[in-house]
Amino acid sequence: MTKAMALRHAVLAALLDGEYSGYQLAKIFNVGVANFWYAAPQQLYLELTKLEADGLVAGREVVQRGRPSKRVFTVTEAGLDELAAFAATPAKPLLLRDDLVVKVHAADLVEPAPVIAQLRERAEEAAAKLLLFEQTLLRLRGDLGEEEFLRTGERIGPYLSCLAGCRLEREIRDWCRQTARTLEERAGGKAR
Amino acid sequence: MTKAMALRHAVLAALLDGEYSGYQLAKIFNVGVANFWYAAPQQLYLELTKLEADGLVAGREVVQRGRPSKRVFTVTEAGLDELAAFAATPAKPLLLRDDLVVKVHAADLVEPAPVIAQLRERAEEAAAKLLLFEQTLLRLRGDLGEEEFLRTGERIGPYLSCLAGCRLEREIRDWCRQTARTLEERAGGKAR
DNA sequence: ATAGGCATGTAAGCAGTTACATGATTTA
DNA sequence: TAAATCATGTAACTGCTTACATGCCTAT
Repeated sequence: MTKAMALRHAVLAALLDGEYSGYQLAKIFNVGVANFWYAAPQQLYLELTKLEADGLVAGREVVQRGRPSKRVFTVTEAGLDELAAFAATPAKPLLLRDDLVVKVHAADLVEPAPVIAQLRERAEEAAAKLLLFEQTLLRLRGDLGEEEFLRTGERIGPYLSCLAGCRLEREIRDWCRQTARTLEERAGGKAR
Repeated sequence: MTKAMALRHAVLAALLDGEYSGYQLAKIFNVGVANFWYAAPQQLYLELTKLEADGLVAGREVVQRGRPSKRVFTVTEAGLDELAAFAATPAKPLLLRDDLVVKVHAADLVEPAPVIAQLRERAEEAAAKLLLFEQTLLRLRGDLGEEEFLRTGERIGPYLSCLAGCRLEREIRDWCRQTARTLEERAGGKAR
């Protein structure tokens, strides 16, 4: 019945980890949900409204003191069914789009300095994310070692997806650094 | 002046490597242009038309024997300027969206078998891409060793972006395999 | 013959981005 | 008192996807 609705399933999956408001989800999705999805806040509010209308999530008002009230959401039975159906559906190829690599691809024929600066910046961001993800891993597995946790832990889904995020960020960090160095050396050699 | 126009720059960058037709570009972009961008064929034809109208690429009819004629495109001076301006513009964060990781994130709460199958499949695809990319690297650097090529080679942009593709595919392959194994062992332990 | 690769598009629809809009509370 | 964080949306636009459409040539 439901065809693409790309975001839905990502939101449902994120809500498996706990009750979140649109605002909280926005922060999670801005970091990249352990790097498998990105979404702007506006889209999340919209999607949550739709998901609630379809009965896949249930909203609950939380009154806070000192802060505006918020609505937090939980996955319903129907939502779980939707996720199960989605998981059984053939996966489409991962979507990756990166400005920065396009720039590097053209790096020979344009001024390299700004590209190098962007590579450095991206490397720092990746390093920061990696740290964050590694802390998340520690938090998730508690006292257990990784192997043991993966064998015996109760909920390992988030751990596994976070592992993917770690791998990705580590590679981005290293590639950016290596590439920046390479371009810098060539620029230095030519300029002087 | 030109704001996002996401695809444009990716197409321009790809055309730096040589003259290509829409059809040829479609194949390149289906693999992922060394994995930094993906685009459907239809979009490419559209984008090429626009790029030509804007004078950023120049089309040339190529009559072939035994095959339909095709139009191949080259980046113009104006196109290079556009790319240069683009490279100097701050990069937006990379966009990554993957169904499969979403499914893994929810893997505890749904039937794991189809997810495991998809992981295996994806691992094979990644392994195939990795091979392809490694061959591309060899082709690009010719007789030279990597380090020497990166220091002295004439055009290293495509090499650097291909390195990014290699890193990515290698990690995807390994993560998929590891994750499939983990889920399988748990499923096996429970089922029997 | 027919399946598959080469070759190029149009049209409809939806997903996602950008810009606009509001308002309370805490911290600097 | 200004900036940052919390909190939630609407509206317009456009980029991208999906489906539809056509036709030639080669290899099996």
